[in-house]
Amino acid sequence: MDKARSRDADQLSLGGPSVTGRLLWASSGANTVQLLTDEDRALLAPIGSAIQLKEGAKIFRQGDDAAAVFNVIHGVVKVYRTLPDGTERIMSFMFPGDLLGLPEEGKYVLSARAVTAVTVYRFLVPALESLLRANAALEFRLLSKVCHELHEVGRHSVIVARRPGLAKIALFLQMLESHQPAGGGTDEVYIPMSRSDIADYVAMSSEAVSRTFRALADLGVIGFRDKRHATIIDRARLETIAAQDRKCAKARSDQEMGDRSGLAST
Amino acid sequence: MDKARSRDADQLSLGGPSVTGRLLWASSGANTVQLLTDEDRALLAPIGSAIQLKEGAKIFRQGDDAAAVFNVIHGVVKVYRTLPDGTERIMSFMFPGDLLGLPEEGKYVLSARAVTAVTVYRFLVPALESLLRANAALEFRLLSKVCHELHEVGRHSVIVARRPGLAKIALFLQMLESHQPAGGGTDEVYIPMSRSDIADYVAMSSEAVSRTFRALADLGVIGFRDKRHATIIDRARLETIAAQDRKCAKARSDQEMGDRSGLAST
DNA sequence: CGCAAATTTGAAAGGAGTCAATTCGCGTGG
DNA sequence: CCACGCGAATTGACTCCTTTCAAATTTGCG
Repeated sequence: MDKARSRDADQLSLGGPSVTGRLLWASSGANTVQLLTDEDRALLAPIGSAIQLKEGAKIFRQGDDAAAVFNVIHGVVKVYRTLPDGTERIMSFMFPGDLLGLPEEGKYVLSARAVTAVTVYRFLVPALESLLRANAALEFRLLSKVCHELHEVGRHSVIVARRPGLAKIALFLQMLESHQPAGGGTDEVYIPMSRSDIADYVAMSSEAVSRTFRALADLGVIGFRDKRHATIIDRARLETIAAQDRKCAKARSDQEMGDRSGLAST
Repeated sequence: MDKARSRDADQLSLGGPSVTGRLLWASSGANTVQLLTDEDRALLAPIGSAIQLKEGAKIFRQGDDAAAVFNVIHGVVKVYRTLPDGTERIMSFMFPGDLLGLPEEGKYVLSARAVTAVTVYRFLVPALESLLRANAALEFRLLSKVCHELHEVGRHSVIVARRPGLAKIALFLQMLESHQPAGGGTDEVYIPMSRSDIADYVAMSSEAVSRTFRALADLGVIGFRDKRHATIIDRARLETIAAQDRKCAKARSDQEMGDRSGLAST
């Protein structure tokens, strides 16, 4: 809770739009940085409006006319595609500093819904477009953001492609941790979304998600304070697990087999 | 072969850079359109250089300093990530009109290699950057392209997430067909990449790819003129197969069970 | 013509999905 | 304040599909 509050402070103290990511051509050292300059924010703030949404609120739906683009300031949003099948596949979770609602031919490509209580900035398309056309430098920073998002989606598809459930969940936890805003104090990861949302994100059944969390806990790699708070106990092992795509890690895990016979290798 | 030649004509007749995709906010009707204006091409051509590459040639490698961005004019390129595991996961195939090599903090995020003989335009970063900073309208069209690519990657991750191999391959074929340039004359799809490339793209073993192609052929959905030329025989059925994520299609396929007992539902 | 790589086929085993039952968490109402 | 009840989450048992390993066949090229 304390951590959550300090995160809010980090983001809200900016008092306006916030877009984080990585620059295209300059190296910043940090994991992600604020891409907008103070001037950018001064230009964006007046053409956008801050909106508060309750958990579960729909933001837009795939196929709708795209009237606005959104910028997450606080909370977590899921962006998903509804399959002909009826099920939904979550393409990405959006955290503070992310941009969502980029359309194609004026229509939203995906649906979006608040996973937690959320604050977003909404930018109407016409205003945003004219701002971009007049300001190539700002537009370039947004281009950087979209490229970064493109690469993030690529990382997601690596998660989805992994066969072993352990590796999927391990990667998912690493992804979550990389979005934990508080300054690296703890090894605890807050999990804002439901098990079924996780399942739709990593492409497994929700039962398998449960089992896998349990398996990681039994292995002593992570621990659970409660269902939504996991602690990373053995970071090195988590990385090993995340790295294995097939069954290759046998050689490695054999060393540890002695004390943890149960679920690792069977 | 004739078709391949006419495609070349389509692209090369433009005599310069070509970026195809969908506009962000205007609807064009067509599947994809040329995003660059004649003026754009006139500006881009002098700062880029056309390069011919043989099949299998490396274009860049993940982690390298990103000196240039590339634009595919002719042929097919695979863009892939090498996993710690050593295996490679193909993130996307790039066709004429695509852009590749967008870096993050000055480094390439992925590796790229020519799948067929290829012609690409190479743009050095400094020149491209100054052109963009001076021309917001051109930059906006490139932004549209990157957004379109973002959405394409999303579609790919839907393929990867499908459990049944039949659905993966069906979606893959549809994707391939959507990139066949000749004007919809035939139902034949040219498959430019190897089976193992397909496997790395859809996240299955190459053996499973083989078996699945065979299964589709046995079902009478597709036919093979040779290993690289497939014909779509029953388009409706292909779509049905592509749509099924779990085992739901039972109801549908039961109707057809009579004549095609083998591999559909078992 | 012959070798090497790619592709296909076969048989066996493991993991994840499905279905079904149980427990847990939490808001509601008595 | 406690009991109830609904949904989410977990657990268990079983089946099926994909992977894996191994071998045969084809393809392409020197």
